[in-house]
Amino acid sequence: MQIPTPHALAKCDDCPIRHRAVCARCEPNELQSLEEIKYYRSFEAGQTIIWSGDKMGFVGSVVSGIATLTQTMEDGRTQMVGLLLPSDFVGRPGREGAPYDVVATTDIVMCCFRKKPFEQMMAATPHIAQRLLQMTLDELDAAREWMLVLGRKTAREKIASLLSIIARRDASVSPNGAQSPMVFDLPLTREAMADYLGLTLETVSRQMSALKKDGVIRLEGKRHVTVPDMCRLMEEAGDDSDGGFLV
Amino acid sequence: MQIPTPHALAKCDDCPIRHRAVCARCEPNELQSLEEIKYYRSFEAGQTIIWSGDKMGFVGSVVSGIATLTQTMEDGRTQMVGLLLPSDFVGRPGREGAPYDVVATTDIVMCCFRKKPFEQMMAATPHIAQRLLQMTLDELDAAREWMLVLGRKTAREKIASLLSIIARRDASVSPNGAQSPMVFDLPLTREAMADYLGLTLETVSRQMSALKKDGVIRLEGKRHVTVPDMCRLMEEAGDDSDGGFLV
DNA sequence: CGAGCACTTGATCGCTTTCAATAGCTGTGG
DNA sequence: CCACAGCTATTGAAAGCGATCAAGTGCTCG
Repeated sequence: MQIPTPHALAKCDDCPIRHRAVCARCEPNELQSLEEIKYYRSFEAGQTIIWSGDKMGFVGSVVSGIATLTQTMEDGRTQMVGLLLPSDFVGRPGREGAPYDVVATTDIVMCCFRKKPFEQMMAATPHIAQRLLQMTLDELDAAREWMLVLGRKTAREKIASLLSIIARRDASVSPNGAQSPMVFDLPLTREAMADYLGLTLETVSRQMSALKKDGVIRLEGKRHVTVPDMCRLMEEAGDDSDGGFLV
Repeated sequence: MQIPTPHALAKCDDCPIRHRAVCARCEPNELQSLEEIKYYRSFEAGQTIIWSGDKMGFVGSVVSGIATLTQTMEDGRTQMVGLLLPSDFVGRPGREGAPYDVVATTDIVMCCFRKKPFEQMMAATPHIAQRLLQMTLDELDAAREWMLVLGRKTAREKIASLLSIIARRDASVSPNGAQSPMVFDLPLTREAMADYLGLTLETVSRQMSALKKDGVIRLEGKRHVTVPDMCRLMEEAGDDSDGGFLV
């Protein structure tokens, strides 16, 4: 169920993730080489992009939309282990099988490369490998932050942590940056939030209601969130209150 | 409190982690360049190697011994986010501050490089960057596996998971590999295990006793563990029972 | 209007935590 | 040699938090 991709995306120069993706450091000539082997794929919300255990023939970047990385136990318990936003990289050069399910949460467009040619490009183009290393180190940091959330925080703190992560990301993307109050749409269902945080969807719902009742957040509909005071939210998350979210 | 380092270690060719560390893919001439800028540091069990937030002037590899990466919240809750074994890399090229505490769990010897020269080496030596990328991707996989443990497994499953991880690692290092029964020493206190798994030390102790009572493990002293049946342990960990631990 | 879905809310259960006491081990000093 | 402190680990009892089971709400879409 591929969605035809707008032709406008075909030019790397106009690409919205040009400066943040794996190609961020490429020189014009390197970019052109990439341009020759790239292709776009689209997936609808809910579609599984890659099945855990399958052989992965391609790697790529999220151009628009959101996807999740999840692990599932035999009895059905599932844990989200990655949240893929525009510019994030999917796939692992130098390894055959996919270790996780990759699922499109919203409609999504990806900029893909067949694995072999990409690996060759990587070997020939240090700028790509350098950028990929940097991105992977950032992901590792994020994963470790997440481990603290999963291992040691209460349900309320977990919710506050997730909200502050999403708010911070929106701030770093949106043109007007980090203002108070902050407003955004949750890209995840209650169930997906639960899988992110190692909770049940009922607990997520309850804690969202509690944060709303206590004035930490405001809700319009189920997904539209307003944070009147970011510092307050950070405190609820159990993070260092000083310094704030501009790190 | 530096421990003087045996001179025997000075030669990369004789180095016990030569083929697994960040230098694994280096050619002889590249290795020689590294040899010129490397130096050894030793730390005693319990010593903090790097404090979270400090500026990090060096990077390096664990040569022998064990260290942990931990994050601590203001109120003292702590979560281990990394377990550093021989050949593992410490430090982050291209970033100033250290995001975690690094603590020596046992006496430890590290092969260090001042950060600047190492970064220059990295830029000039693709083999190092390639290897570091591969190692970082492996760590990321491990962190994500760990996230499933933290988010979705019961206390009993968590303990079983940790034991199977340690057993597997020992098997991959020891000459006779994976035999049943498997025997090893726990490199961690009950408290460190608790910090690893997001539990309290009392729960760790209780579940260790329970696994012992049920015959999944045998204990001599507090730290010496025998696993009569690895498959049984894997089942208790909630992992895929088939395929086993030779992946 | 009714089916289906995402979400909310309530009541109860049970696992893990918390608080507390005890055991076992090691090293120190009388 | 024994007493004692200090540490790690074990075990018990009680409390609390999040899970589970269950009902109900609000919305969209046919």
